Amino acid sequence: MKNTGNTTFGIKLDRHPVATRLLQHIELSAADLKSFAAMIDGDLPIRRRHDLIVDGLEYRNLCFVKDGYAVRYKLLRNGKRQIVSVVLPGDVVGMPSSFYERSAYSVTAVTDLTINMCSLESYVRLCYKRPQFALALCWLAVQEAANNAEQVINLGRRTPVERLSHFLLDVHARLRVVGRAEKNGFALPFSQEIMADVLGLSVPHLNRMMQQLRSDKLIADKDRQVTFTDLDALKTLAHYQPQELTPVPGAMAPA
Amino acid sequence: MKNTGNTTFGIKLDRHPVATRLLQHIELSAADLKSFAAMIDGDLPIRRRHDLIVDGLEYRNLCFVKDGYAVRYKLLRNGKRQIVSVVLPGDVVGMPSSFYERSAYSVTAVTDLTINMCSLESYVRLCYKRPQFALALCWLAVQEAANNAEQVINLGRRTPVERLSHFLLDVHARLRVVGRAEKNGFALPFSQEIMADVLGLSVPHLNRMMQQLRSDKLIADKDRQVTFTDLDALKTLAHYQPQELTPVPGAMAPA
DNA sequence: CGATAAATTGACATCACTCAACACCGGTGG
DNA sequence: CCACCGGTGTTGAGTGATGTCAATTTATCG
Repeated sequence: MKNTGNTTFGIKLDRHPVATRLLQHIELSAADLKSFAAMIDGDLPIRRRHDLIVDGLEYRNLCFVKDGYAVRYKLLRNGKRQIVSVVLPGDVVGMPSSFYERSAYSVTAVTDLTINMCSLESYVRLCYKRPQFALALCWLAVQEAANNAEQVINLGRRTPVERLSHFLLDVHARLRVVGRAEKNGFALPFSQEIMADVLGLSVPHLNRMMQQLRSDKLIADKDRQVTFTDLDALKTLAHYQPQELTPVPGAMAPA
Repeated sequence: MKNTGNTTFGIKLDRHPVATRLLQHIELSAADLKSFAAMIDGDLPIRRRHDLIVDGLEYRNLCFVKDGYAVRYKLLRNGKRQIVSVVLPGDVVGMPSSFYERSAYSVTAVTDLTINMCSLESYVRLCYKRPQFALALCWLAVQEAANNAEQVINLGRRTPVERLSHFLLDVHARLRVVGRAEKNGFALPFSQEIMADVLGLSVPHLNRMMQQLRSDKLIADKDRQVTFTDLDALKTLAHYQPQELTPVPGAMAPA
């Protein structure tokens, strides 16, 4: 019975980027994974430019992103858009939204997307049976909070070039974890308009900052394929510090 | 046995602002509260201007803030400071930090502070025994993530006056939950320097924005006692939308 | 009453936005 | 095969908002 997938009647979890991420910091037994796999739905494709979550509506599911890219964003009255964060394979969509009566922002696919979904309620039920999953969700929520915090620092006190550098390094690191980036480069899945809305800049200014990074020989890029040509200098410029999560302490004999 | 405190050998939880917050969205039995109270330490006073957490060091505790105010912040190489978020009574300190090998930022008391502490490890142990607590922590982490997300929107795409209005409304709402603010006003515990560092502004500019709110008759303030004189207009200006958490689904008979 | 922190004011420079126009590319339909 | 088109990237000129860097007043606390 030790074959490829945790199939049962759910889905295969092997090579699923969410499983990759969870297993970085928590131990899940085969039985754990099996209950998890049994609970979540099969592959659900979402088309580019389609919404997963709409600002103001109720949403009560967790979506585990298997492949593709999305953004969480909010449209303001004046027509401006701020992207709160970008969603990569291995991320969970619905994490702040599902915990509130109404979602405070929208989530849209920026490429075609494949997700696996379950209701928040069924996930919570699993948590009562297997507390590991509640802790795993905690760890994910905390990562989300930390990412957002870093973005607050970015927007509040870093200059536009610094912000951009930080963003590129951050996306790169997150893609690496799920095996979607090479050692010193990656395929950037976002347009300049999207990056401008992430970084609180205008499109023309973002464009100039990209040019500056190129002319300073910190990156090379062609057709959205980014290569870091001076990683150390870029990290210094960005004040970039990699964040290492601690493992979730295992269940022990009660003290 | 339905008397005042959950004393045992721990501390009293009645009227503790963290308990107030938790009980807003999760049901905890008397036995639950008792195990919790037994685990956390007694009142620990922290002096104004003293650090709870230092950027770069390991930290592995959760601090439940009973009284007083603090800020999470990061100092950049150029000497600028960005405050990631303000910490109010009922908040938990150590939530991103304790989950990482090294803390990514510092936390400092801005007034004298009273906290109750426990190690992350002992909290996690409690989670395995009583999954409610893992879910409670999830909910807190998600709130943290959502607050930070709102601040990202603030910094990225709102004008300085809008940012300031939003900040004042947000602090007010959070204080109300723990009974530390009146219906349309509150004692602002932060200096203008702190607010400037929260909002990514210079001190002189923040000062001008305060004046603008006053002259537009949206707030009145004297000696850091803020009164909202036109709450609706202020909310409109700030794009403020109150966020209502959903309750944690209770444990049910397994499906 | 003196000392230190906090709030306020003003002059000035500059960064980053606005609002264009334009270039480029791939696809699509005539 | 070519014309058109939407999406994307790039460039330029002009300007206003916001930071910098003081100086000064006002509060706060021994």
